[in-house]
Amino acid sequence: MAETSRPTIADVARRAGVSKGLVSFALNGRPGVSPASRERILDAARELGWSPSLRARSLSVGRSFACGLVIGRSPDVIAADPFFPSFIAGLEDVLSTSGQVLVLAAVTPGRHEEQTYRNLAHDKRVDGVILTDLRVADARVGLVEELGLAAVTLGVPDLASPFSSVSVDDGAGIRHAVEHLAELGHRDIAHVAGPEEMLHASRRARAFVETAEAHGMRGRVLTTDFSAAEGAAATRALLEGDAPPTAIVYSNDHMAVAGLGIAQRLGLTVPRDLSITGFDDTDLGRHLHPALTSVATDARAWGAVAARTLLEALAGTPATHLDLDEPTLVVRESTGPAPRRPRRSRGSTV
Amino acid sequence: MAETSRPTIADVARRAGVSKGLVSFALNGRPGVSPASRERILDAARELGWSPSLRARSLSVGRSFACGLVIGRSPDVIAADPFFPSFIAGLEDVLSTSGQVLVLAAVTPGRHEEQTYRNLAHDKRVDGVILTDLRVADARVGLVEELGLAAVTLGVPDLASPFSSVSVDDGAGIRHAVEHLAELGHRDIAHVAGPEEMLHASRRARAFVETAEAHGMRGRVLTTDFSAAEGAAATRALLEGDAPPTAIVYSNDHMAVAGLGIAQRLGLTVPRDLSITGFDDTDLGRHLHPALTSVATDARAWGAVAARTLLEALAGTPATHLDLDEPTLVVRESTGPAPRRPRRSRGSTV
DNA sequence: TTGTATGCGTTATCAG
DNA sequence: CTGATAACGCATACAA
Repeated sequence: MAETSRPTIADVARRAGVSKGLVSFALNGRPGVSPASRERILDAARELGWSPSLRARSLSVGRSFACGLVIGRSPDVIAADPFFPSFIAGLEDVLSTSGQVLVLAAVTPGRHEEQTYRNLAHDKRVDGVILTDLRVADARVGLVEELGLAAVTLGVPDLASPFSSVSVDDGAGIRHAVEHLAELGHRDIAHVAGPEEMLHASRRARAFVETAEAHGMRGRVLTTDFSAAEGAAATRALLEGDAPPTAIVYSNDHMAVAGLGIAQRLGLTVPRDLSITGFDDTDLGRHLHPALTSVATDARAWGAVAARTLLEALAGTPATHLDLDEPTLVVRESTGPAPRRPRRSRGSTV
Repeated sequence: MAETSRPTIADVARRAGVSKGLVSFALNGRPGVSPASRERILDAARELGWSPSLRARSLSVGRSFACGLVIGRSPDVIAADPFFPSFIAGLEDVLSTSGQVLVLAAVTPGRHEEQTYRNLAHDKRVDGVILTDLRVADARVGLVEELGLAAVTLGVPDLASPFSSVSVDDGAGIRHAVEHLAELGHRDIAHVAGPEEMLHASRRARAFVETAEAHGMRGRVLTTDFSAAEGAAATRALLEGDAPPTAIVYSNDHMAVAGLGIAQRLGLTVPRDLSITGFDDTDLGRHLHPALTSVATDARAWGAVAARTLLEALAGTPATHLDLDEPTLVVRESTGPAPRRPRRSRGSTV
């Protein structure tokens, strides 16, 4: 019963009476092996229960059969974001059925990030990477190219990129939210946005401004770092200012929940006094009181497509671009008709 | 500028005028190399900018320099749980400074899980694994041992284990919560628990029952799957039943938030009519209205210690057990004095 | 103290 | 067309 070491191609070769090289050719189904030899080799391999050593394979073909995901956010922000778990599940759906493995690196943003990519490339720990949270003039695109890694980007970078990309039109999601509010009679709305240097955050903000404008609504934008704390602060600034908006469109659910908390704290009733929409359609949102109206994207599908695209790139397919289904707006209880007359501001204290 | 292939020990050997074997000895600081040769070899390596090929090293020493984390929960439940991002950040804190890498596998619970461990071991993709979410009579302990992987468990398994473990006394966290409620005058409280087969969930439930009993309180326990949906359902059952409790202790923040939603939906004011405590101290909790009283654990520290312990196990240190700091109770606004007289039940509808 | 041979699977090169 | 050989990159047991 002792765990004897695995059979190698040398064992198979000996048993079949041929050389190691020929065994490799036969096992990989390559031409140049006589039918008789091939059968003998395959039989020998089966009898010995041979399977290739991934490490030896990895050494000789120069691939690691692994893909990398470097998440450059603070743990707090990741923890609040339902995107990554679902996205990673989608990646796994594809990678695990392709004999690939996911190498995950969580880094605090900044210098560490570049070093992480360099280390992954230097040690050839991954064959390719998935680039998420694209930033304005994102240095990672050039870096990864220079390092000789394959890659796929989530969304199209704002500078030339040699990599395939997979996009979700989150602008459309915001558009749906704003149009929903327009139909409810809102004329003065605000957007609590993510960091301007994040491409998807600024895309959402732009869609907000454009759609509000198209419907003749006033549309203010406040920028945050995507955290609940800054989402709460932005909400407070909005609601305590003169002429507060009658609806707020948040760039993620996390801030929307914090904003809801602030509104309630200020004595407002949602959606009677203020309408609120989130983004992500967190599981939690539907259990709040009021349940959160939110933009839903299919992060898991996104992950699966991203993984598939990366594997194709590794197989030599030229760079392409894919668009996934548009996000949908899930209307629940946090949005309602615009209040008839503007609330008096500064009407309540904490 | 062409990316010329990296120097190998053969290059170093040639330059130093010695054999490959001796180079390896010198570079690894092993005895049996004359000072003169050693210096010549080190100089040559420095001049050539040599660094070892991880893959070749991996092949020859039979290690992968990677650790694995297999998460066996549905993406929804992971997404809601702030534990993993923080825990993973803690793992990275240690692994990244040790030249190790984290291989992450997200599997839907069930058969897939075992196969994932088998694959990781068969391909020797990881040297060791971190076992989280320990279950009653957890088959993974024996499986991982049989597969010849090193491991560290989060908490002590309920059956013999050859592995080191790192524990946080979450029972103490629940105790703090219950004692807090006792001081506030509550006499009839409930616990919305996680699955009985999960060791930490049942540990929390046991601590709840014991502490309630010790303080002469009535203490009911309802079991869920840790999801917001079941947390909400349990809360509804509690509040709509006869003689509802005056406080509910939840086994995670996610269910606590959902429970808060239900309470508000039923017309209750928290904490006037009902006190609520969570577990995890999610960032979101402090931004709710009312802000959530919750048990805080240091998941990041837990991850760091778990990684360090696993690395020690890989280095041959015999199995040990470590206890981390007790969780603390962060008192916010969702807990208050017990209502004077019991509310009338069935007093409101949705 | 130092050199040599072996192990892994793949593949370029060479021999029949 | 079929098949053998050697090299790859490192560590290490063994020989000298």
